[in-house]
Amino acid sequence: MPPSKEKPEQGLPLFVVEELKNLIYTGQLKPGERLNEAVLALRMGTSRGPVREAIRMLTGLGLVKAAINRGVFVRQISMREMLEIYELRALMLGFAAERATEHVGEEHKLQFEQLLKQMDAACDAENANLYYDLNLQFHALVMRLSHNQRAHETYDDYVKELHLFRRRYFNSPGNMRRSNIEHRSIYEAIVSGAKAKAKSAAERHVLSGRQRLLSSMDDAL
Amino acid sequence: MPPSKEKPEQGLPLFVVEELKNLIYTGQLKPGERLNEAVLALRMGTSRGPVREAIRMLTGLGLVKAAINRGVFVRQISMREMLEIYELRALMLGFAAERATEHVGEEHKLQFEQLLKQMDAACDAENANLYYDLNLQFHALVMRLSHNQRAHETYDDYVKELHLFRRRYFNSPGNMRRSNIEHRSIYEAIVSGAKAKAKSAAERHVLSGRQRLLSSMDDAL
DNA sequence: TTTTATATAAGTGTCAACACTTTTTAAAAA
DNA sequence: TTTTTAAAAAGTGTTGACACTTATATAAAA
Repeated sequence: MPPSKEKPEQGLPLFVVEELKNLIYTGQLKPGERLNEAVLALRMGTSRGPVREAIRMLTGLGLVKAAINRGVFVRQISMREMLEIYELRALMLGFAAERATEHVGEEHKLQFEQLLKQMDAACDAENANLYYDLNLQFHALVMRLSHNQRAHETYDDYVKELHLFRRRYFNSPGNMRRSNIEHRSIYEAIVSGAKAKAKSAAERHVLSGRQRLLSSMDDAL
Repeated sequence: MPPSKEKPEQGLPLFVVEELKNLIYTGQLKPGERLNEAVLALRMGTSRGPVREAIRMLTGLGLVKAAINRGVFVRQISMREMLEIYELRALMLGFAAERATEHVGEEHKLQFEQLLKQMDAACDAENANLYYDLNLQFHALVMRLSHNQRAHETYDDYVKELHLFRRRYFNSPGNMRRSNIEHRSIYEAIVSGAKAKAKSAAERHVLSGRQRLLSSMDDAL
């Protein structure tokens, strides 16, 4: 990416924050790596001040960790943290799925069915990137139907954090198929108004995802 | 508070962050109020730089909101947000109570019983401050027994945020008594290993607290 | 050759000055 | 008196300079 880009209407530090988030989430800045203020300032076309402020925002967001006089580093997520976050993510999606039974309407059913169909197609095409994207949309729809905006935001944060743990989330075609079967059971529970079933199906789905991740990590050893 | 205080080994901005948190949580900086950089810098005995960085951290933490060229303001929590946070707080405590059944030991039982007894005493003495404090300890113990550190931290954040909504959390003696009865039923469910009961009791407890808050707000009208 | 001490470089921490924007105040016009 | 306009004040945004700390490279001693 060239050093210049469209400059901000919402303030320089905010602009830098977005740039840094990109660098981190795209893996150009890897976990454990140091953020060099001078280099970043040059790259963003500003002085160190705004960069420092942006970095402070990121520490508040928990994306980086600071060590006095030694710089700030992209956060490294431990296995333990990863497991904990998955537990809470399961809790959140379960909560949302249960609530969704109360707020789902005809228009949403259509969206659900369309997403499920598209994900099936992505499985057939073995298009992992497309599946990943549709998968996010499916989860977002469930979270939106919780009618709890904060829960939605928290869920998104969890997903991003986990993304940090394993940047390249590689899904085998088999995993995608299994995943989408779970999606369908969540959807069916929601539209049929089966609260407890929707909740447990959603929780299990996230925990299954965790298991799939762990297995693929074992394979890599 | 005098302008000088013990200075930090962990960095000036971090020190300022703690000071600002105090000012906000003690209500010396009220929701909606602007944070004046120059004034704060003078008060903290530094220049504006570190103050700005501290403020950026707080925006990352969601404690303040920034408006370009107009300053940053202590976050105001809407009724809707408050209700949403209570829902999630209930979810968290329910989760923790369920997990606590698996991790509670003899030493914890002792702590629980002591806390319950002290809270009863606080009720008799009609000491709301003491009760508030013990109440926090009780909840912290439950959260600790979840063996999910992240959940614990999140729960604490929720409590602080809600604190922001209503600084002076005024509890009538009757409320305190009812609250502690609920505590006891949570405790008993946990030690008896009744997962579902522990979970629902904990959830109901938080939601009852919310109801008590709402009622006391109606009274104030 | 390895270890230790020293000098150098690189990087973070802090500050004061200045540019720019918004708000407030005061004056002029309606 | 009310509204509009202009000047002043207050406050945020940004920068470059300098102090201080940590890491790196170099040279001396073992």
